[in-house]
Amino acid sequence: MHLVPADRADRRTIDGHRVCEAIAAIGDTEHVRSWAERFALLADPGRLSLLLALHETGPLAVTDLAVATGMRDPAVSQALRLLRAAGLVSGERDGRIIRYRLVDPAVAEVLAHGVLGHRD
Amino acid sequence: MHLVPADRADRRTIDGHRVCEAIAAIGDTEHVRSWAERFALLADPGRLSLLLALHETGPLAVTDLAVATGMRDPAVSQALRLLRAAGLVSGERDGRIIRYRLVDPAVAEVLAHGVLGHRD
DNA sequence: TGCAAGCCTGCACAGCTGTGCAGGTGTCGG
DNA sequence: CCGACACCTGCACAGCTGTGCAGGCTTGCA
Repeated sequence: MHLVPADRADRRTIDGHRVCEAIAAIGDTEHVRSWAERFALLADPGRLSLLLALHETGPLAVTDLAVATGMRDPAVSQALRLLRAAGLVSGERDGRIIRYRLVDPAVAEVLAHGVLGHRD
Repeated sequence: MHLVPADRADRRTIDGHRVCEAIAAIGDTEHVRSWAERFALLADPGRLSLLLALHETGPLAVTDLAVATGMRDPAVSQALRLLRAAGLVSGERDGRIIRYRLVDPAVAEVLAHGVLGHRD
């Protein structure tokens, strides 16, 4: 296994074998970057609360989300815009109400196995 | 179920029942905040690469991590300091080498079920 | 048609965060 | 004892991010 890119091939290593294993574990750079962006969206208490509520409760309107999380409705709206742009949530119009739901299965799994799975 | 805190009890709601469900789903504010901080640490491509390498490969030295991730060693050092302060990784001295490993089981599970579980 | 409710946008501000560089500390081998 | 190596720290900079406020738009109901 010679997975070390040419631009760092001249650097010293302590255990070259494990370095190659680590490079294989990290995998594609794009994949890592895409997950880092996902985690960045989960890194805000407000957005995380919104996602938890949507994941467990199902379709919810902006106003109800604002009351449930204690945020103001412009903040909820702004947060949902980011989450929708990233494809994590999706909104469905019902009259003058828009109900949002969580549509990203990978994030749902992270919420289930991570946040909800480790609360004592 | 009357889970709506007093300071927002006078706000309009569309479906009061679901609001209470959502509040129950969100759970303790401290818990959410602690997970948001965890996700913030995963939200940087460099730190995420380090954690993936440590999770799959096991104990690794700073220099090897720098080569594997393409980062410079001060950046790796700085990242590991944050991760260590948060209790995600732990370092063990072996002469002039310090090998780090992932010690937070919740984060390990997120990496396994999230990042590593969803790469095509 | 008029009014209120639900949702969205723009703007300006403070605060944090990642990054690079230069240089310092401790440890091992000759 | 000295140099090389592994690792760490401080500082200063640019860039992003969350927040609040004021106000606008669309929809539904009386």
